[in-house]
Amino acid sequence: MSMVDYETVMSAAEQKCIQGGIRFTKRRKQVLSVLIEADVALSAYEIAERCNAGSDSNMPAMSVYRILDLFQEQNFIHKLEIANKYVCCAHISCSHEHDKSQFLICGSCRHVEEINLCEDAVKALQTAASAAGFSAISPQLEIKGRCAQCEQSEGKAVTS
Amino acid sequence: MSMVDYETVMSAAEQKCIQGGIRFTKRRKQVLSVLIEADVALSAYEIAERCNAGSDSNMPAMSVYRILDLFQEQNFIHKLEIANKYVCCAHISCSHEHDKSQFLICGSCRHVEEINLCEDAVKALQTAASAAGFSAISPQLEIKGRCAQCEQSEGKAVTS
DNA sequence: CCCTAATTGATATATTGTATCTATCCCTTG
DNA sequence: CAAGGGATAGATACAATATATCAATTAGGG
Repeated sequence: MSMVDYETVMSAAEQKCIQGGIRFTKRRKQVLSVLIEADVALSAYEIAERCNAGSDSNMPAMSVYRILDLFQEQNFIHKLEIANKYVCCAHISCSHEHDKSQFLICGSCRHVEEINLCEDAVKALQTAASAAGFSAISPQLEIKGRCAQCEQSEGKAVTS
Repeated sequence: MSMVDYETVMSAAEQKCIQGGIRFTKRRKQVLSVLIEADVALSAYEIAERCNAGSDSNMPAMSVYRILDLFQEQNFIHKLEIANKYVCCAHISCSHEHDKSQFLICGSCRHVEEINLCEDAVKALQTAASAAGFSAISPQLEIKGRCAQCEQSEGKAVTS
């Protein structure tokens, strides 16, 4: 995301790869660069396109998927499953455990906003979840709504 | 869902179609039947398969998609976007505005549980959302976690 | 330097979903 | 009751997202 320093994030990612015993290869750098510089969530194929834009690089979409999987394991990125798109984690360069991440996703235009829920709300979610036998609820929450712009331009209700 | 009475739901759906000026055709009845009788969330193609199981019916997947769209507009069903699957709304036959629906989805096995969040938690979500310019937040919330069974069998952390 | 494991390349295919055009059904109106 | 017309369904093509698999290559550690 554009509000974080590119170099800081890249070198933090590199350090975490080294600590985790994996390589921070050229391909992986390309993918992470694209996600850091993007100001919107991107699909895997969009990431591949951006990797290849105006260069001799030929990043196959299949490699992007592999790298995205790895980055999710490393908590470098989040997958927004409602939108089938990926965003850079805002806390790659934090050493502490990172905050809960909540994403608002517009059901009409797929615009994404990251918000911070109060602890109480998150706890209420987790309590309800564990009552239903679910544990290890993901700190990431995706909430489908309708952004101000779409709400204004259409006035239709969210259907699902 | 199997906890509701089949006939009650079907006739309620029929009434709502009539009131809404749309037809409750054979195809639509087939799709709704399958969803009422299913005890799990189904993909569009799984619905088509079940419509066609052991019969002369030939439900094309494309028709299923059309009917699912219609049913979502009518609030007969919910789409679980995290799982790309569909479930029957538990409140088709209610005349009152139906409750908020929250679905827990296991990130490993895709098992789905429906829960009820307390009002306060839902309000907190909506407050945070409107602060970010989002209105008309969907009453449906999808929460990815890890069901007890998967948690026990693997012990791995949820990654995203 | 070579062996091995990690990484990437390449290809095929599965899954989910949309677009479009035609045909059919069934309600309304005359 | 017959015709007109909108709603519904059929049929086909294709786009978008994702997984599987096996071979080739690269890069570190002994």
